[in-house]
Parts: sequence; C-alpha cells; structure tokens
Amino acid sequence: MSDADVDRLFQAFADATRRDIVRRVTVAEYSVSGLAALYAMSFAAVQKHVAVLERASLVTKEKRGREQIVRGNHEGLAKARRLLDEYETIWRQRAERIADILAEG
Amino acid sequence: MSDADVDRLFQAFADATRRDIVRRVTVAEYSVSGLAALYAMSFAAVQKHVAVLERASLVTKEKRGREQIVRGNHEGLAKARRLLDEYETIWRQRAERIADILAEG
DNA sequence: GTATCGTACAACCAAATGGTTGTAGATCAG
DNA sequence: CTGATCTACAACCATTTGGTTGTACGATAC
Repeated sequence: MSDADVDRLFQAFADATRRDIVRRVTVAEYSVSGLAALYAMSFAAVQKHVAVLERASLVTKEKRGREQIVRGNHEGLAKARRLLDEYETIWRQRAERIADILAEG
Repeated sequence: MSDADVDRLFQAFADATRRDIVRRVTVAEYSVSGLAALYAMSFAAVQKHVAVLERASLVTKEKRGREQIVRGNHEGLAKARRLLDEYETIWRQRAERIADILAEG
C-alpha cells in the first residue's frame, strides 16, 4: 500500500457519518438512497461519503436494477487494523527493549 | 470517546509525515526541532503536525530546558486499534450469522 | 409513452488542512 | 550582557473537505 492509499484509508475513517455507514453496510445491504434516508443531510452528501469509502476500499458498490447496493469490504478494514497492529508491535518491542535495559542496570 | 475525539484520532493518522513521526517517537525521544530536521519542510510545519498528534493524544510533549521532548502515547494508539477491532468483530459476527443461515438452509 | 425513482455529477460555498514566512519569548553558551 | 537556539504563534495562501442545489440520465412503474 502506498502512502496515498493509507492516507485515503484513515481519512475515510475520520468522519462519524462515514464510520456509521461502514458499520451499517457491514451488517446489512443498503442502497445509496437507503443510506441517505438515515442521515440529516442531502442525498448528494451521502453519495459523496460513499464515494470516499469506495475510493478507500472500505465498501463496494454493485448495480442492481436502478439501485446501487453498498456493501462493506473486509479487505480494507483488515488492512487498516493490520497497520495499527504494526504500530502496537513497534511499541511492544520498545517496551521490551526498555525492560532489558532495566534488567541489565 | 466522543465522535470528535475519534475524528481527531483517525485524522491524525491520515498523513504520512504524521505517521512517520508517531513511528519515530515510539522508538526514541525527539525534540521538535530534532523531528523537523528529518523532513523536507519548515520547522513550523512539523511543529503543527506535532500539535495535531498531541490533540489526538497520540504523542505527549514535555519541556526539558529550552527543548520540548516528544514521546509516543500508547493510550491513543491502543484506542485507535481497539476501535478498528470493534469493526472487525462486527464483521465476524455477520460472517457467523451468514454461516448459520446457510446451515439452516 | 410519461412520470417517478435512484444515481451521478457539476457548480458553488464556507471551513479546515497543509504548507509558508515572520515575529517574539525563553533558555542556554560565551 | 549578547548572541544563538528552540519553540510558539499569527498571518497568509492554495487546496481539499463537507455540505448545498440543480441538472441529466438510466431503470421502473403505470
């Protein structure tokens, strides 16, 4: 993943409406207008949020009739979690290193 | 954590320079100017990045003489990872639910 | 065929972001 | 004391973001 990909990923999570959309489409299927009905904003605004999530690989869209079905994409989610796991690993290694130094001293 | 807190947290991660800073200050201590020397941008720009990370609780600053020492803050990092874990849990539950339905059918 | 629904996209706007330079206050070195 | 260093912050700028309204077009219903 490029820096830009990671930027997009975390940027997509940095909005409460988008996090809620991810949550909902993970549990069930929604059309874009089905999602739009849930929030106190215009259809176009929600459509933009979905587009942001799609670019970040956090959801996928599939045309069904005149509707566009939005579904959660596990890949993107897993990647984000794995990235944060890396940071935690770095932290753990540092903690171990400090423990070693204290043991020596 | 409020929505705004979570926004700040993921927003802070949505920039490659800031992710690099988090990585570095997790492994070792840096002054703000020590960090600034690492990147092809002004001191003020780096100082702003550190401020963003501090507001997101991803780093802490401590005054030492005329320097300000930046350190990683494990709390913030752990919170972010825990949040993404929640999403993964939701996903897993969905997967189990689907498996159940398939088992029934 | 016509009206309606669901979607996409352009144009616009205010506010936030990521960068700059410049100024000013502390702290340290000589 | 003087000068250099480290930091903070204001002011400014271009771009992006998150929202709006309006338009257009394909699919569906009647």
